[in-house]
Amino acid sequence: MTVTELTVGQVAKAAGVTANAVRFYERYGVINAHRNSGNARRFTVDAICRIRLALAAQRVGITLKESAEILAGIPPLSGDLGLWVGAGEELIRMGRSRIDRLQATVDELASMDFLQNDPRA
Amino acid sequence: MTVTELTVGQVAKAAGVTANAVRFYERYGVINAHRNSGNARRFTVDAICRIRLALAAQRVGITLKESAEILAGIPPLSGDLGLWVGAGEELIRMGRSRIDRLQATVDELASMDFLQNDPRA
DNA sequence: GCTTGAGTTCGCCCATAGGCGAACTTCTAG
DNA sequence: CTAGAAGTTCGCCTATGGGCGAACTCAAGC
Repeated sequence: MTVTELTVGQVAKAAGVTANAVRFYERYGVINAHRNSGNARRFTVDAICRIRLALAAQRVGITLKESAEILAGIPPLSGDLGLWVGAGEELIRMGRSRIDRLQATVDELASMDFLQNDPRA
Repeated sequence: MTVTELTVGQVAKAAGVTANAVRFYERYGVINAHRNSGNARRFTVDAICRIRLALAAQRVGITLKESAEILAGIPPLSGDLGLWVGAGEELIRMGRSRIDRLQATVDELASMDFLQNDPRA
């Protein structure tokens, strides 16, 4: 089974982003690429996983950098689903703990009395 | 009891941000202020609530703009705790639904076989 | 009257997350 | 061979979320 090499365009389409974004992710270290003889980036399918996870994580306030750090624990070319799922779960835990902090802020707000002592009047 | 008027610096300290940030939030519409005779911003305590909520929401990927839209439903000078808690809960719901999408992405990943087989399928 | 502290506006700077066009190369097909 | 599609780098542009200094005003206290 040959490792299928993917081009920027193919990764972009599969991940639902633009080719520009894919290049940006590579520069940024979210995904890895090697170059072919003509200096064109070649990716493997794991790039798509990384991008998908990073995008979903972005939506819960996790930066690309943070995602990249977590994804760095997964070897390029990895087909080990356990690693991917583990990384995903870590991102989810991060997101949940942030939600918990938001919840705590709301709870704190709910117990504040200074809002009731009427301002005005 | 008079409406306690707060200065930029007081709000900043109470909300745990810089005075610069407070001015930014006002320009941005997250908080409201009126001006005194010397053109200085004067806030009420609700500005502190708005900032606290917006900051916590930011951490779960909710932008200041989104928070501002939700907070816009609360009248300035509001001492109605129900409104604040309701807005907080809406932000939490938003955050949770984003987490759910991240979870769905991970689940999808966990059921993908192309990582194991040859992607060229 | 003068200093001091806190406020004001203005404007430039930073990082994050890209978009977009220019100009050029490389690959593939006819 | 040649055209077109897709790749490359470079660099400027954008929005978001602020930081920071400059220069100025305002109110209070000595």
